[in-house]
Amino acid sequence: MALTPLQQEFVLHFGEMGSRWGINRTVGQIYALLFLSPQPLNAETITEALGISRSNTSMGLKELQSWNLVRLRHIAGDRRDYFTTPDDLWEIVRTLVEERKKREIDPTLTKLRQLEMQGPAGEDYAEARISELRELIEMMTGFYDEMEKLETERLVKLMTFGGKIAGLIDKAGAAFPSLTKKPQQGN
Amino acid sequence: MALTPLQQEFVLHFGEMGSRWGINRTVGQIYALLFLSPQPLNAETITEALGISRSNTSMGLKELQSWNLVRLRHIAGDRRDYFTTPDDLWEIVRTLVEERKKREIDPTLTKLRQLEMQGPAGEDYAEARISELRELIEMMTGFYDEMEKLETERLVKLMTFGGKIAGLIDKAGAAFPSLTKKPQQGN
DNA sequence: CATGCATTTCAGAAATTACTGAAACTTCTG
DNA sequence: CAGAAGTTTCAGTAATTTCTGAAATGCATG
Repeated sequence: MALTPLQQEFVLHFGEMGSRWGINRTVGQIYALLFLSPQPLNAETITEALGISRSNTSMGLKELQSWNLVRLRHIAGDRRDYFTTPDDLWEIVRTLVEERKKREIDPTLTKLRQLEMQGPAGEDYAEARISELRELIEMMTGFYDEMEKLETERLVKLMTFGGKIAGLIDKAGAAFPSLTKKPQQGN
Repeated sequence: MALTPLQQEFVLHFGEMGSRWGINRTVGQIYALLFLSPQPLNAETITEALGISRSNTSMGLKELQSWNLVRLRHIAGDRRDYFTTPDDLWEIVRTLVEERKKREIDPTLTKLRQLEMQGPAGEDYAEARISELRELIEMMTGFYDEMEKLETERLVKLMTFGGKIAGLIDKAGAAFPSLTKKPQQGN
């Protein structure tokens, strides 16, 4: 399968961005190719289209599966594995956020809690910083959990409210404890 | 400067997470050290505390400055450069999100627009996918811009609304065009 | 249960990224 | 303006990550 110029450019861009997104070039390219393809593709087709080794394709697909970014499909009378990305972009975004949270945030949250558990170490500033950071992350992940629960319809509404958000918050304005206190710097 | 066990663990964790966060180990460690330190630190102190080379520290600090994650300070009667992280964690989060958007999203948005500009290529599915992706990213970055504008006070309120968000959206319920249409898959 | 097809694993090669020490540069001071 | 103190640059080395080809594995079929 030879790539069209459009596919080519898109695929190369995703390859280059890959490293910034925490995946490698090949994985980015495989994903891009699947994303644009109307039909599921098998490993051999991907290998040929991207000019990489068969084993590299296998590893790339494995990685994409570990990210839940790719779906395995089968085609009647063909025992090869075929792969696609979900049609629904919102589903893709949800997966992406979920997986990044799992990899980039959860381990740190766990570590911060663990450090707090170890009890006072007599380092007031550092301990305050750590627990403040833990609180902030908890607040943000809690908010994310709420957003996550919303059906796409409502999420889109919220996102397109535009400038009305501020007013909305005020109207709903129950009093919440301010969580913005910060430790005083000791210099 | 010898690290306390608490500092040590925190610093090592940030170092390990660094690669997942798109920075390298040293940069993660330097940041962690500054984050916990009540006083600004100079390059020599950092070098010694982390057991790395002076030039590595210099490069790490440069990188942190390019991320706007670190502030340069001066201390009276000392001509060395001292560095801190902002006291306000919300400011840190804002910077982080801003910078990641700049590095991870903006280039792709530009590329998608450019591909659309090149005009119809007769690849209906791929073109629909690309413009759908562009629309989605625009919606999300537009929403981000709104959040960005909110003062911390209101942001905290919004984030702590908890389960009330869905109701809020419905009450504000103006009718918006659904942006969730998706191209039909052609298989 | 041997064969053929598809996929995965893995050890080493290739490529990339991170780190160091030495030299160069900058800025301040006497 | 010479020297000292501080910082940055950079070429080479070290470490890490990615990629490949060959071998191993899995699995359906005659």
